Amino acid sequence: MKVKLPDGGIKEYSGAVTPGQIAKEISESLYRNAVGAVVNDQLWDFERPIDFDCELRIIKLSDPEAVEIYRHTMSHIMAQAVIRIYGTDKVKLGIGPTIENGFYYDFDIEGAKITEEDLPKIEEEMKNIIKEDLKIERFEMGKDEAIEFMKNRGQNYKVELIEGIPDEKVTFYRQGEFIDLCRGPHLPSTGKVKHFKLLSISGAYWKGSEKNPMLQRIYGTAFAKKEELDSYLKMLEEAKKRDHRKLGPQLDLFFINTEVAAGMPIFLPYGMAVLGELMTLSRELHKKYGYKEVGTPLIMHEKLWRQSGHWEHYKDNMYFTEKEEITYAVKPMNCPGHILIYNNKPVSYRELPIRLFEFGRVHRYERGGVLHGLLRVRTFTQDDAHVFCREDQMVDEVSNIVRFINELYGIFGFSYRATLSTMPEDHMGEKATWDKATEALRDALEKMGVPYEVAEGEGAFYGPKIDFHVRDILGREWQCATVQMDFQMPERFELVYKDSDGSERRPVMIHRALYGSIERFFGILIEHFAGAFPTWLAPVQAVVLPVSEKYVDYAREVAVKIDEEKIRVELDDRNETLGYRIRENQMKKVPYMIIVGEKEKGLSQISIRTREGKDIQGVRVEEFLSKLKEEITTRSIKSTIE
RNA sequence: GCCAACGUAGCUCAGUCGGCUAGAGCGGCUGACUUGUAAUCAGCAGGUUGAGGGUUCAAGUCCCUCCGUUGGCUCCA
Repeated sequence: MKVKLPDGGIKEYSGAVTPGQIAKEISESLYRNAVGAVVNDQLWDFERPIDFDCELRIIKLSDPEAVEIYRHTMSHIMAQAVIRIYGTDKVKLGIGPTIENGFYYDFDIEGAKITEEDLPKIEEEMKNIIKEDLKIERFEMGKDEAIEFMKNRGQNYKVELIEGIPDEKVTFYRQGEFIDLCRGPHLPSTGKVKHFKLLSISGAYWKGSEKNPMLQRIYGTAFAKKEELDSYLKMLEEAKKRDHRKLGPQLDLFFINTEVAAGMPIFLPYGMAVLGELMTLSRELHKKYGYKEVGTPLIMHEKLWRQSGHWEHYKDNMYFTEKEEITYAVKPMNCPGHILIYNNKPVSYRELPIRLFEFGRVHRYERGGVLHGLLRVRTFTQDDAHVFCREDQMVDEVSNIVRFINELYGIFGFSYRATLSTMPEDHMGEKATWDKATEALRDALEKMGVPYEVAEGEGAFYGPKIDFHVRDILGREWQCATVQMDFQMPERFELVYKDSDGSERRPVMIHRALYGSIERFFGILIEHFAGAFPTWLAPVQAVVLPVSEKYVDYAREVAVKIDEEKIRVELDDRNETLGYRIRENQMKKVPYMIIVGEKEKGLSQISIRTREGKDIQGVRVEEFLSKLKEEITTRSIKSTIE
């Protein structure tokens, strides 16, 4: 039996061997730092025997693959602690997987409910288990035996899980008195990773279905090094500080009146200034990329929505209004409106592609529990467009959109991740059509050199799509842009164009939004920039501060000059000390403070204090203005005045 | 909708075991000060303690219902 190592070396064994033994042969320190192995691309337990030819790589605690292993083990340690505290006959276990930044475990605890206050207690017990450094052992059991085993222990959820496993045998892991059904792999012992924190508690339906009982879920996270845990916790704290729901009202951008308009943010003048800039940018680029802006009604006759299929598929999320016994729907999407425009006149193949764009205000009913600041709302404005084109134009059109996205996101300094979602089980239309459209999306991505992942079966039922997830400065991802192919709408509305040979043909329809929702994008920007917007976006771009009352006239003069250049400027001549006003404007994150007093007035100059705290003295107003204008018109992310 | 926590002045928060007229800082208003790079000083106003019901001699505090928020679940054309 041959084992090939990453360095190309080959070790030969006559019988079964574990990664642990191999690691020990290589070096003692590797053995000590190892947590598992990758055997033929599969994660493998450190002490699980191998009895076949394979490629093997030892995973050290610091390797990326280790994360999954030790977090999974940590979830077992947590489950063990919970059982110790609440009693083995009281606790029924659900599932306990790793997730993006940590892990969770679901519990059904008889006669007790866990609250946040119980977390320290559970953490204590987890520390004990870690200290005990219990050996973690893997073993297999026949399915029937396993079911019997779990039945005896009253673990009905586990029984259900085992019944759902197709294999003949299932695997278990044991650490001390704790045994759990698990695919693994796990750490060799509970003492290997020490740095963890339990974060929160929530309810979670068994198997995610509302029909099933609700279990209690504990979320936690774990890291190999203390510094990593600390920096993750710090990131959470930083995210909390940047929370747009806090910064929004604080910076007078928007607020939400939950009594009369839950899920419907109210924008204040400063907030509208930012949204206005986002819209101006969007309009400029839409023009550049060949779109025509249109406007469609907020409410339209119910029959339109019956024809579009929304009535059937989306009614629960729609708002309605009625007058003179006619029911109107408040639009949840803009596509039917754009289709009316397409169908308004006969279309020739020469006119295609037709690209219709709208800042479409849509309303969608969302259940109360899901509303979240600007990110999950009941009304929002999409930078929505529909491209009607011939089949042979699909790749070019999608490429055009990708190019657009690159330019748009580049302005904010966002990188992104793209996912291509393919045909779901429940779909409409021919597989051949799906394949053609999916290929068009794929071709465009490849042509544009955009890396992407494929999400099999995740497409909308009416067509495949590409989603773009932007990554913000804290590394969090937000789904913004989406490009969706649609074969349903053209059918339902009998869209046609006259082809060169005189025949009538059906156009392809592409739905796409780039910001997604401008309000939501705004929310993301607030958090990304922590409220300190680049100058072009800042609600107030400069504020003029006279040192005292005596210089208010000069300050006003300066402010007028700035205002004449269409720069958003304010005069802060409140009867407060200079220090006080500086502090206030600093906290409002105004990019530039213009300070004028005796010195400046005499020389027709200004002093500038930047948001970063830099002090620049003796500048001519014109000089400042030309630099500031440059910074704004180029939409620079960084301050250029220093 | 479901699970859990929370809801006191515009904001951030205190309020003990149920016990006097519910407090503080910031903010606001008024006045003084006339200010040179992150908070000048003084005075004043501001509350149906989310709403409703209950227990009690007595409720911000305990119980119930509702509303809302937060973290999740669910949903998401």
